[in-house]
Amino acid sequence: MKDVINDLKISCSQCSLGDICIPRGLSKTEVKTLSDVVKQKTILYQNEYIYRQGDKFKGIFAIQTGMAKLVTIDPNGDEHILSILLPGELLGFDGLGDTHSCSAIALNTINVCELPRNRIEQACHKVPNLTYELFRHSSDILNDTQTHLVTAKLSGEQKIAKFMLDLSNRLQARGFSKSEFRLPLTRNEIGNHLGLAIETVSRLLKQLQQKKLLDIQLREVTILDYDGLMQIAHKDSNEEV
Amino acid sequence: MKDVINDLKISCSQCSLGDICIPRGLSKTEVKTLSDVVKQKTILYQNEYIYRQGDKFKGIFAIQTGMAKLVTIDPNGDEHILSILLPGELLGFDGLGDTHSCSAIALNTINVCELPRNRIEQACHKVPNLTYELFRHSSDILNDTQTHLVTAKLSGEQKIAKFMLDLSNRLQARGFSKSEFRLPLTRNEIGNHLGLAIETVSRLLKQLQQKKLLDIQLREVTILDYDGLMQIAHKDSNEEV
DNA sequence: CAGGTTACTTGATATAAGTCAAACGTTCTG
DNA sequence: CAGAACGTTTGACTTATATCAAGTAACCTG
Repeated sequence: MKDVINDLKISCSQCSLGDICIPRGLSKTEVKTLSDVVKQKTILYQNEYIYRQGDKFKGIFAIQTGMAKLVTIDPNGDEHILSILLPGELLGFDGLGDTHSCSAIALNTINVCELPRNRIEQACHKVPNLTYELFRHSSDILNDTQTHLVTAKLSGEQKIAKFMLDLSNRLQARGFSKSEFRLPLTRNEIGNHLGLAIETVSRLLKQLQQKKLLDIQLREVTILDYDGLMQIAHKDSNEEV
Repeated sequence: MKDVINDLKISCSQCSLGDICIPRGLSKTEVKTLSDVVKQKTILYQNEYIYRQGDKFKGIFAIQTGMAKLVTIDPNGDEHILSILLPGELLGFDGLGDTHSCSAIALNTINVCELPRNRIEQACHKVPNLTYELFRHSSDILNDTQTHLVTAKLSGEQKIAKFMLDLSNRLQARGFSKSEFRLPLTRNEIGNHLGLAIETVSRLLKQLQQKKLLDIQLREVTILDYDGLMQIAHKDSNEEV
């Protein structure tokens, strides 16, 4: 029997995530060359690991479908969700030093593409612009992490508002609805990611709902008022409401 | 008159920061080649900019002497100190995407070395391992930023204890005293960096002083009890004291 | 579909840290 | 060296968020 998964494989050239994922910034011929090197579409189910904290650097991965989270365990043994990854987003840069400093875990059923460690040099040689593009992606991820650091100083309400707007924007950029989506995280995970207690997350979501800025039924979110959410996300703590 | 500054220039080969800075991981001959490409020792005084948020990517810099801070201004116009840079540490990776997402500012008189944007490709070509080493540095910086993210969830006392231990360790790795040093930041800047009010910083420092874990007179710090500080930094909020 | 498990909500209470206000010490400058 | 400017400390008070506790709703799984 032929491998069904294999039949479904989509090369980088055919993939709809071209302007977000690794192919970003590369010419059509370059992407074709890249396709031969990239290992396509490993399927993983919820809670399965793409790589684990402490693993030797495995390579650079790209989410093709589904979502994942980056998680690190601190010296106390406490887990921290560092980021949420959507289709087209790259991961693995945390391992370039030598070993992965965090784990990447599927939040639902996902397909991942892989540029394995031992083929990166070859790939960069064949596609000279790839080196530069990988640096750019790495820089983008650093900047996102720095933005999250800034978010960590905001009030709970601002954190939640920013989180929802950020998800909405990123989903839209990938062709999904920006106003209706299913949260990939439990309240507990949202709280962990944003540095809030689970009860606080619950209360703040209710509050935003009462203000008619969004609607949330368990995991199903509907954004109702972008401007309202942005006002909250950006309001200076000194300003009047 | 000959340029006095120029006379003082130290090439990468002679520099004591070889195992921390760009030369890390390169052979002696590679470092020699690198020396010809790296622009050495621009002197900058307190509050002067190495680069500015919004600047087109300038290049990768290394602090040779002195200290600097990475600062970003958020959409509200509020400043956030993202990191403190010590001798041998690299900066500029935030700009690889295209423009610098934060500013780098001298905290005192510093000497910086520069691998200018337009020479990076040439340098990586001449020294093939350099590309890999730059990726490693970039990954290290990402990991440090993620660690800071985790720190952002700790209590004020833990933040201060970690901050002091971190500085102490990094200073020691660079040949400075690990127990006595001059803080490069005001209380205000410490508070900004750690997400605490200036008054809280003042009170917490006093508290650590009363517990005989450290001594601080204005900017002059003496670490008195490493184990004590580490216990605070790592204690689980559930544990008994 | 019954019983258990997990996820979420809600209320009451405690507390760490922020804010406001004032005073004090240090450093700089003319 | 007097005065200003800046940085730091201290105290009183407020508040956002954590914690504790209990109950409800959703979702497995046999």
